[in-house]
Amino acid sequence: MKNRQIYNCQEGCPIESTLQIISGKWKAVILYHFTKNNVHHFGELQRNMLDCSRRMLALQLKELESDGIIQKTIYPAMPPKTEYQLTAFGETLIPVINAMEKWGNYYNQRSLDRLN
Amino acid sequence: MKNRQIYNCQEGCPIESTLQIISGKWKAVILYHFTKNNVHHFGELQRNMLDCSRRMLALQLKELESDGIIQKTIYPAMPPKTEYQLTAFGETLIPVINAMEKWGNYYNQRSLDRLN
DNA sequence: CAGCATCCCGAATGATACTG
DNA sequence: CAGTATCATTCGGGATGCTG
Repeated sequence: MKNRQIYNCQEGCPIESTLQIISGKWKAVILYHFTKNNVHHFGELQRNMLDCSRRMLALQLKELESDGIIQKTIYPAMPPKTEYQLTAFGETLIPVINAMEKWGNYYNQRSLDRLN
Repeated sequence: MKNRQIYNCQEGCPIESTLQIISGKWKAVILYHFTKNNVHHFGELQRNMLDCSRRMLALQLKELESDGIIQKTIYPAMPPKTEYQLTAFGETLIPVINAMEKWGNYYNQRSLDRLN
């Protein structure tokens, strides 16, 4: 038996794999919205993420789509309408987002407490 | 400690808060090592993260330290020796890292399966 | 409305050398 | 060994305008 490391961050590091998918300035935030509602429209996401430019939102959605995390449905009409939703694969990410949400809430509360 | 990237979603968005602490190219990977072992040395972390430059490792450790996630102990000797470990606060992040690890392993396995 | 193309800047990171 | 200093470079992402 080889003396091999149980965990390594050289190749196949699970953290790096996860980061590969959900890093990017807005992806985790986008996915957070999907844990709250199954379906979203472009404009709606935009209104919920005012600091994310239209360009960035489009880019990040596109990458999430090409990674198989979300899928979009285009309704050919004028004006155009697009619906985004998590794929089954994308849903497997929910626990990660939930953990981030939970810790963020804890962190925010802790910060408030420290002001008093 | 200047020029840190700020992630803004909505006010008090928990995801934003979490990203503020663990985003950065290597922080989550560093924390991952801390979930496996309580104490780490600089050189040891470096050997486990060959793609992270010494400079980046030092930078990210410093930020994690100033955010209260890890603490370091310096043993004044020659050659110098420094130990890093999670603070109690830092330990609250473990579930987040664990969720990322779990998903990353799932993702890696899934990728392997798809090759066959 | 949703999204792409172009131009551009500055933060993030790398490379290299130096030090207690 | 465990960093820091300095310079160079990449690239994420902002601003704006155009289009189906």
